[in-house]
Amino acid sequence: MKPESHHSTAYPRIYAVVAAIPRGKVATYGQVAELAGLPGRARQVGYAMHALDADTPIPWHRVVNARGEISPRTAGPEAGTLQRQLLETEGVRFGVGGRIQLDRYRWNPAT
DNA sequence: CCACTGACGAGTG
DNA sequence: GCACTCGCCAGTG
Repeated sequence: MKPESHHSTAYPRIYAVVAAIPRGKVATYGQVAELAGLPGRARQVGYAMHALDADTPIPWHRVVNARGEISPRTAGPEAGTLQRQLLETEGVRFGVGGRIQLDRYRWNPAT
């Protein structure tokens, strides 16, 4: 074993959870964090998403914020527009205000 | 080491 | 429901 591995490698765990979100469903950053064994660290999930390559197989677009919205990027609206497009292609409907009804589309891993 | 930032979120008013 | 504060912590300068 490597005794020096204390500086977290949480990204793989986060990506594993995101990869498990079914098509047409969404999960919140906080939900992903909790499922990855990192309760209260929703922010790190966002950080992990930001670190993904453009051609990643990870379905990053299925992760939205706790209000059911696509989180605004500092970099610009481009990624957000793509995210919404990808979700709509999977059948996820957006209401006025760019809101998704979480009670309807949220992924429930228990089922 | 310190200050600041940021794909977040619960709590408060 | 909105605006704000505070906690969270990796990355950057």
